[in-house]
Amino acid sequence: MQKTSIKKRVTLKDVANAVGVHVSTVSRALDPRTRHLITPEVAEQILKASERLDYRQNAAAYSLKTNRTRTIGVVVPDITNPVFPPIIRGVEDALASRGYVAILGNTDGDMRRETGLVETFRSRGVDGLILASVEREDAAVSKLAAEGLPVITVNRRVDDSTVASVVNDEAEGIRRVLTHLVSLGHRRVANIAGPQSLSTGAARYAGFEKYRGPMGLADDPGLVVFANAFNEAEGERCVEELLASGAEFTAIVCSNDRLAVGAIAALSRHGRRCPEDVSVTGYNDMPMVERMQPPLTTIRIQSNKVGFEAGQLLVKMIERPPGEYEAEHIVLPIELIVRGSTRAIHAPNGQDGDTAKPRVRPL
Amino acid sequence: MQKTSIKKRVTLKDVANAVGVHVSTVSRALDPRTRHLITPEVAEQILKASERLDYRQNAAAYSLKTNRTRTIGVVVPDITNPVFPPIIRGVEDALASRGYVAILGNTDGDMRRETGLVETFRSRGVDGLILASVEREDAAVSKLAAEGLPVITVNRRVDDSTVASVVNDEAEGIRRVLTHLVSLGHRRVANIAGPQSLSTGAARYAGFEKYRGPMGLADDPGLVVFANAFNEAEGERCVEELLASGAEFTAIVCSNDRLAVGAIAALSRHGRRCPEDVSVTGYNDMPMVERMQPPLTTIRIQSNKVGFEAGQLLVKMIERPPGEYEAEHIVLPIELIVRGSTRAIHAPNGQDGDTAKPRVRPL
DNA sequence: TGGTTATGTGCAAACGATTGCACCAGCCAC
DNA sequence: GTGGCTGGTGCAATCGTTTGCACATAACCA
Repeated sequence: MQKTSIKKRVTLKDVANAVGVHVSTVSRALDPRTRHLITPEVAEQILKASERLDYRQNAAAYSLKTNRTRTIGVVVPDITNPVFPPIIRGVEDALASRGYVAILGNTDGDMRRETGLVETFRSRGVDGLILASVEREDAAVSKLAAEGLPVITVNRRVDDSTVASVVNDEAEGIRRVLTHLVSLGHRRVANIAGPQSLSTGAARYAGFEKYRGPMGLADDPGLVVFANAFNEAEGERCVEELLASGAEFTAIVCSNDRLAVGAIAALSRHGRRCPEDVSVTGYNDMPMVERMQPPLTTIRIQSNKVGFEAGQLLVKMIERPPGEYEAEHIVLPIELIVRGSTRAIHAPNGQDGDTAKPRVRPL
Repeated sequence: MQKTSIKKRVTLKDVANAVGVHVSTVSRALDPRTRHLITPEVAEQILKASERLDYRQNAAAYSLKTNRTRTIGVVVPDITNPVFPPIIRGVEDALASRGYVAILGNTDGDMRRETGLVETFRSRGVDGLILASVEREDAAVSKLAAEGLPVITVNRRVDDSTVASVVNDEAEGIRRVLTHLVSLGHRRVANIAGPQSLSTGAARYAGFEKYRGPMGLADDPGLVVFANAFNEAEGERCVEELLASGAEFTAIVCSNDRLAVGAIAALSRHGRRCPEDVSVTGYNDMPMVERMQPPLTTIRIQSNKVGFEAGQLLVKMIERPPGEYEAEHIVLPIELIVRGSTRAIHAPNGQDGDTAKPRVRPL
């Protein structure tokens, strides 16, 4: 009825028959951790035979018996957002080398979808979870971790420190940006802060508030405006708001690149050119921002490495006995990338030029 | 030893005990396709109880028994390439609504890694495969399909038409681009063609060759140069080659956006401005190209839909009896997006201006 | 009323692996 | 020479489902 080539899959039993031993012996010979129980010659025969017959373990049977799937769930807000693919790629690279695979889900920032996805993943018996979608307050996540399921948040973290995380050094990123702007002579620096329900938004804003005083920047509250989401439209809206308020500024620190992109667009619509009139900085160094006009000065995060570390750490958590309850928190260093969207302030009222060697790069 | 809250997972047996029936009855009541075998009242009790106890099917046991995993493998060259995330997203949206999930793998264009990934996926018993990484010649893929494993190629296709595919209307895309350029007065149009080992590269190049004569374009072979990969560096290299050859052209049709980005950079390095001196077109309309300077005129493909259709079609193939061997091929329409990188030719030798209403948009 | 036919449920055998335990050699030591 | 080890292998239970089959009970019709 079908093509004759319906090759049934080779099982342990087939290998056992071929060699003339019991399946349990084959099972032990094939697992490096139990191979020492078997006479070396027999083990070798088994290896050879399983190779020859092209045996591959039935993942379902393995899972059913051991309750482990070598599968982990990865939840992101939206894979279409350029920030996430490199992270996911890092995760997968880390997992692949250990024999794990990832299944992926998108939440679109909807917390109900997040819980739904986590449900689905648990039903499929994932060995662990990597969450890039969490908000700071997320009781559900804490509960998962408390129940003993290995969980890591990546890029973001929850306020509960019992949940392991791999993130970037946000405060340091903002510090570098501010140092850079100060060195260019800027003193009135505005901030388009990200959503404060997300740890990235909150940490970057906290960094801004922490450092701007000590660095000699104006700490006018009117210089800060909060975006409701990390996207271009909110960047534009925030600039409108800033301009409407009449605040004076020569630079804007944006909580991420997409806000910066929107900000520059809105500025130019209002006749304020970047970087001539206003310097703008981003955060993340996502793809293509170096090709924009002007190329964006930003903070480069090690997206790939963030994912890779998370993958590695998760596997470590999965494979060690569940005794050790200390949640690890990894913070990766960032890098300031200076491009065309920041420039030395043109002496405004004659009050400076002193501070900085203006590192302006030609177009 | 552990927290007391190690809640064992609820099984069919638990539900059966709670209701006072046999597990097989529960199994049947829970599956909509067999529910009619059960007395409605009993079925309802079972539904209620399974709800109350929060029963979730053990995916491993289900797979072991039925040999179906409700998992499909998705293979892409590199998720970090902005072309692929929307496609993947589309696939996942289609799958999620049917209870399937995707596991993902990256090949980095390496065919050996592709076969390795396919091996891994098969060992995990995927119900089907979606391949975005195929080259035109790929015997392995044909063999998979022939063996009865549902396989679809997406965005690209293999030359063997027995393998189902979902792609874009490449020839039409190129035709639109050429029509647009002709309407702007261009007659000497160069082509940076993509890798001819990929169906996209080949189909777009074929479109160029097919239409340029009939449209009255110069069909000088020196106007075509082949990129070895779809990336910015190759775009730059190809422009160098074009310039070095002394070819004359007023526009360049690039086989994809990344080639176009590289091309524009290389042109500007040689003092040729886009669009003033040379018009440039891309293909794909990937994220951010509208924010570039100049914003890129390009062909918009329905990435998300391509993925969605592929996901739907694959599930259809999986769930229908394996009798029907007709491989479907879906071709989706594209759209021309006119932006700033194309402009009417400035009357070169006084020989025209006749043809076109030059639809130049202000910066 | 008796024999057939539906109809609903239970039984038990798979699916393919892992793993505690039992067994049986052979070896050493007393 | 006997008792105790030890190292290698087989036995069989088990994980949680699905599903062909057997078996009741009820329903039907002549």
